[in-house]
Amino acid sequence: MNLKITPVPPFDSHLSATIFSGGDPQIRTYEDGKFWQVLRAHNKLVLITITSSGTVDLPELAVELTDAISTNDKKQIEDLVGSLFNLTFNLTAFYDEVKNDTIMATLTRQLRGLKSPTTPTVFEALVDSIIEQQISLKVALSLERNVIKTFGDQLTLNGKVYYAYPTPQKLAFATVEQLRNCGLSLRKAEYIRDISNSIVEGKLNLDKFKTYGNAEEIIKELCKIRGIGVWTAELTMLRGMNKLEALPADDLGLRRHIAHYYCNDRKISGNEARKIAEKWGKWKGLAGYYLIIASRLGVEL
DNA sequence: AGCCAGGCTCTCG
DNA sequence: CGAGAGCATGGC
Repeated sequence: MNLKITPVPPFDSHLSATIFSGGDPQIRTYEDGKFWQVLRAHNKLVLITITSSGTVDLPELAVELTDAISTNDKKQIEDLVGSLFNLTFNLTAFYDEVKNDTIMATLTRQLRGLKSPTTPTVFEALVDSIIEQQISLKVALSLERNVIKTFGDQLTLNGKVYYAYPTPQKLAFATVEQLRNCGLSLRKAEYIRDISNSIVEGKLNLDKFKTYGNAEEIIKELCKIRGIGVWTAELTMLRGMNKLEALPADDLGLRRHIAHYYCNDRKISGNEARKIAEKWGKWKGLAGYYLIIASRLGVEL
């Protein structure tokens, strides 16, 4: 079964998917122009493979589903793919906003059509962000893989096994012991299990946060949850709710990237980072993402 | 070897 | 209150 999706231009599918290259082929990756991942449509698991069949200014995506699904599920898959790559967002508004910052303007010209990804669920962004607290990204990614392969539902196709991201139900019933075996600290194991429990018990509804008006309110509310500080809340918002205004200015990596493009690699404080980010208006988070990708690709001014 | 890495909580004083 | 220890693991 196949779907065609028309993203709002400009959209560079290759640039937008590069963040996923080098990923685990059993979970989610991008290679040779193909992106794939298991998605959950009303509790049915479907492997989707996305390829580009258009251009930056006339973009079109071909989505291949490994399974026939109902029209109802089809709609959900379309929505998920749309949010995965932020397809309905119009980048020109962002480019307009940063045009007075010559450095960011140059980067946006070089990375024109780059859209930031969103996780299929807020829960996924939250759990990943907790795992990534304090430790290096390399370590964090390996721990995330362990969690996904230990607790995620499997989908077997042509003898190959793929993993969906674990549901709150799966993680709520995980023992701290099992989570620690994935390499998590005792604390992080408790945070993740407790949050999953609250969701299963109906005490916590993460989707509700998306409806809040401004970033500050979302951050304030998320910070009430044990294990969530400002950094984790901001990251969750950026990656899981498609709210792109916040910038995790205290983030070490982001500060490095800002320092590289704005301060000749001189180490800068969170406040210095915040000051520079003021020029990015209501899309500070998206601008931060442009810096991350620019660094990865070795883009220079 | 030992310290640091995309933080946060808890415990002291 | 504020400062500081403790945490998991991989890389340098």
